[in-house]
Amino acid sequence: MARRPGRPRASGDPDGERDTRRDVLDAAAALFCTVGFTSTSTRAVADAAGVRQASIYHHFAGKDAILLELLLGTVRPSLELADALAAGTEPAAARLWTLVHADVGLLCAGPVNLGVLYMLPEVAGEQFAEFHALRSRLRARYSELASAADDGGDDRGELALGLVESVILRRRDTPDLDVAAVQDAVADGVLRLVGCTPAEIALARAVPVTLTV
Amino acid sequence: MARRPGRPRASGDPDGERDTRRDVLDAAAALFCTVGFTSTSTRAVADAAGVRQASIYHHFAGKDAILLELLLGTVRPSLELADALAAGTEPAAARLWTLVHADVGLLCAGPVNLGVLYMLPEVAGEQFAEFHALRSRLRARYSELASAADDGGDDRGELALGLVESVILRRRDTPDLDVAAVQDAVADGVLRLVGCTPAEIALARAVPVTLTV
DNA sequence: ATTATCTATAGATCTATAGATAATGC
DNA sequence: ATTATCTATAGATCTATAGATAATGC
Repeated sequence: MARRPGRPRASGDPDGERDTRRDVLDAAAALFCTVGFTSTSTRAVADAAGVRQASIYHHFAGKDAILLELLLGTVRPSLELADALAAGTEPAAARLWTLVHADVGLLCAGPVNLGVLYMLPEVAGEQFAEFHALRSRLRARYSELASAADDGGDDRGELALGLVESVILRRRDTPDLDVAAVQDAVADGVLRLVGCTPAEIALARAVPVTLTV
Repeated sequence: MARRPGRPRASGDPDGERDTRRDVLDAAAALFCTVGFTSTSTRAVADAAGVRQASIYHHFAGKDAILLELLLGTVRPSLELADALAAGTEPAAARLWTLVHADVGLLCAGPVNLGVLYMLPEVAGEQFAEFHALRSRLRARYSELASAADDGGDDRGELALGLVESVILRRRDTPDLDVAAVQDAVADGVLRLVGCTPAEIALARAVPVTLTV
């Protein structure tokens, strides 16, 4: 059915149905996260995606463009959720619990531990400014919710986001985490961290938070 | 005074007093942490150290050997402290507070954010097994102290170590942290995280912990 | 004509080794 | 003789571009 225009791939894809752009992104995600960015050659990405090395450049301006797209794809869903929750009317502790639970879920979702992309030293470069801007906004949302939920003076939002992101290294060391258990453990942990009592935590978990997305 | 044997460096070091091995380690530390491991060429390390590229190989078997030495140098002090504290007789909460306070201090110490070395994807390789073994023992110490200090059932040691190490990313994003404030904030935060009440935390901070190293 | 792929390659690396050179020390 | 450095380079990459080729679509 419906082959698309263009020369067919040399290997595989007999029906011309694969989305090359998607194949390249998936292959790059897996390699960048495990091997690293500079250590992964465009040749290695192409081999894993089932295309020739040069074909990558028809879809992406360069290696950097692939990484940027992957980075934006991971931070955007978190930020959208955080924005939606920041506008909510439920108690702050309940909204923070929901955000943490969902973010841990996102970090553990998918076959690839995409969160490790945040930690690549190469990401510090100017090319990835757009990603850093979004992450900054996410950090601000955490601080907002954390200070609304706690009573301590210092900025516990930084601690909260730090605890959430510690899941990234944990998943790397222990690939077969019990995701649901970690979600609960980290969400409860963040509430303890920002100063909630056990009773307040139980209450926060009991409040249904509706997302107006 | 006391020039040592061997051909002198082409550039600088007019008295032959510099420790080339140390210079290479320092230069590599700064570059590996900011630019990354694979992105840093041995040439770049040599330039920063003030020697020729090939001279590195007189002191190190290869690039990997430099990174391994840096990794071991950062995890050893933490582990020694954790071992000493695990053998202590003070209340577990007080010992955990002391460990966290000191580890955050170590992560913030020095001109280079050496903690980011843990996060380099290249470190996953077999070559660095010795480092991973030490880190495993450190993790076990955290779990020990955390479960002795808290009452919760799940392993809060993982959360505790995660919070401590979140300082690494925080230092990267905010280089000019108020170290003493962060040490207190994270140490208190870890105790809240493992389930201590504010009164218990105040008590833990008041107990003098002596290190029998 | 347009699109998507391919083959081939230029030019710029990068790691590690070979072997020369310039010190000290016996 | 030993040590520490140097110069020079082999051999293996790696990124991105140029231009050919094989599809579809008008």
